Parts: sequence; C-alpha cells; structure tokens
Amino acid sequence: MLIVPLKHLLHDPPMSSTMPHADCLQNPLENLVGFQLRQTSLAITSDLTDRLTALSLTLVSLSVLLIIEANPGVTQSDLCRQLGVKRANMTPLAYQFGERGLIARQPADGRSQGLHLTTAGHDLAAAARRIVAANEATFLAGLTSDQQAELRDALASLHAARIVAATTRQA
Amino acid sequence: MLIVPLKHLLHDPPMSSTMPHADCLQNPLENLVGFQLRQTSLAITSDLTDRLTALSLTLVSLSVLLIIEANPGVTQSDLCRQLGVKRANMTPLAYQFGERGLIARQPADGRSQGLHLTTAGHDLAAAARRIVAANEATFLAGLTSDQQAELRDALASLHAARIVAATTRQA
DNA sequence: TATTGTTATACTCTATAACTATA
DNA sequence: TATAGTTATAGAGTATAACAATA
Repeated sequence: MLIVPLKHLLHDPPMSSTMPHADCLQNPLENLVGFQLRQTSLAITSDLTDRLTALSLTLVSLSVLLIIEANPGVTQSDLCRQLGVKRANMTPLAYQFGERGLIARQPADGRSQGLHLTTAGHDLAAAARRIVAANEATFLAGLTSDQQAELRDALASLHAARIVAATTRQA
Repeated sequence: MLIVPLKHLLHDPPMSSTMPHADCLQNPLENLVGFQLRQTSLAITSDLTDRLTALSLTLVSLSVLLIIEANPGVTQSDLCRQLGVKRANMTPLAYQFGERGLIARQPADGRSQGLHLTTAGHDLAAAARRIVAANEATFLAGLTSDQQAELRDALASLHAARIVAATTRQA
C-alpha cells in the first residue's frame, strides 16, 4: 500500500527545474488498488480542507457542525462516539464553537448539555454544505451516473471486507 | 466529506451494551462518495498497518523498504522526494534501518550515499510483499476482474480531477 | 458504580531552521 | 549558490489519567 504522509504531495508534484533523477524511481506500491484508493482519498480531502479554510473549518469541525445541525440536542459525548474522538479533545472544539457564536448549550441532564446551532451556526453550516457539494461534484464530474453507482457498490464491497480482514488477522 | 480522525474506528464499532442513543445519530456525511472513499481507505490501511506490526514496519517504513529494493542505490533525498517526506524526518528512519541490518550505504557522491538492501533487508521485503498481497486480495475478494478494472478506472478519473479542483480553487 | 465534561500531560508525526560538508 | 545529511526544536493531532459533579 502506500504512503504519503504529507497531504499536499497531491497539490503540486514536487518537481524541480533541474529534475536530477527525482521522479524516475520505481514505486512498486502504485499498482495496488489500496494505494490508488488512498491517493485519491487524500486528493479529495486535501481539496476540501483547503476550501474549508475560508470558513475557518477543519474536516473534524465540519463534521461536528453538520452533525449538530442534523441532530439538535446532541451532547459532546454523543459526538465523540459518532466521530471516534476522545472526550478530552472535544472540549476545546466545543469551546471554540461557543466563542464563535455557532452553538448554544441547553442543560439536558445536569451533567450533560444538548448542543444546537445558532443562526450564525446554521448560516455557516449552509455555506459548508455548498463547499462539500462543490468538492463532491468536481471529483465525480468524469463519471456517468451508472459509473458513480458502480463505484459506490465497489467501495461498499471493499469496506465490508474489513470484517473478514479482522477475522483472518486474528488467526 | 468526512472525518474519522481515529484509524481504529473501523476495527470495532464502539458500541456499548446499554447503547444509550449513541449510534442513532444522523450523519449527513456518510452519503458522500468522498466519505465512503476515505472510510474504505482507512479500513484497508488500518488492516495493513496491523499486519505490518509483526514485521516491525509502518506504512512509511514499508514504502521506504520496497522503494529501496526496487531502486538500489537511491539516496535518502530521492526517497524524500518520492514519498513527500522531509529530509529531516528521513534521517532517524534510515538510521533505524541501518541498526536493524536491513540496509547498507555506499558513498555515491561524497555528500550523498546510495542505499541498498542487505540479505536481511531482502528477506524482510519479501515477507512484507506477501503481507501487502494478502491485504490487497482480502479487500478485493468480492469483486470480479471486470469490477476491479472499473474501480481502477473510476479512481483514476477522480484522481485526475484534482487538477481541475486546484484550478477552480484558486479562482 | 457509571457517565459527563474538564484539565493537565505525554506521545507521535510532521514542519522549520540552522549547521557541515560537498558539488 | 545549491544539494545531502544531520541536529534540534516547534507545532499539530491524538492518547491517557485524574478530577468534580451528576446519575
């Protein structure tokens, strides 16, 4: 599989004017579907990350924003479970959203608080959704509807195989 | 798009016995191809990363090992350019490979050294290639050859669109 | 006893800057 | 002047542990 620890490898291929013998290397990984999948995923997320900077959002904060919008009243712990984020790391994120006037909290439990978007939060979420849609459309532009459907099916098949992989891994 | 900052989100869905209302959340991101692509890519790399621990290799060190094998005499800087790694971060990696007896250096330039695998390095690379092949096969098992080819084509189309994305992004 | 939210802290990965030796 | 390799360090992102308040 691959590697490209750096996200921006995909922005501009690091080519120099002299080009000593930089990209003449054989890379035995690039024929793998796993590699191509990762490379493509990185290209898409990299583009989206760039576009989101205009809204001062990251991929994580985008997710938090949209999930709160779709689930008014969720707690921080709910978000953590959904996103695989530690509670300790959600605290500064929620704090920032509060400071920016994007969310408001209403006591739910005494120990927990339901989160919901303010008007500013809804506006930002709407702008974010437009950016996400543009990102999606740009990368899918080259595929017909049928091809897009086949891609989804293929990805679902690969993703489902993670169960098999986990089982054989333990053996 | 998505988010799953944690790689292991995919191993075992974090479900509790009580299941308060943890996974009843609407996630407006999961219908996006970009999300599904990332989710699938994370599942595959997560599995591979796990399997590689038996060889004391990471995704990055795997790539370095296989690229040295395929390109005897490459320099550290060559590897850095190919992988998008900073020179400063390649140093400890190359040092460890040396300590493990996997690579040897031969002066090339006076300021640079060509890297090549030792016998132990070749053995480890062979074992690593078997693991990579098993990982690839496991996830592709559900697709026919035609479907695999279509998947590759679709990924190539998405990846190519990064150029268009970069252009429209600047505008 | 378990859960929520918080604080403090440690670890990993990646980035930057500065240095030497060589070209 | 530019490049190779190194060192030290800074910055994200994520992890653990412990705590007070509540259930």
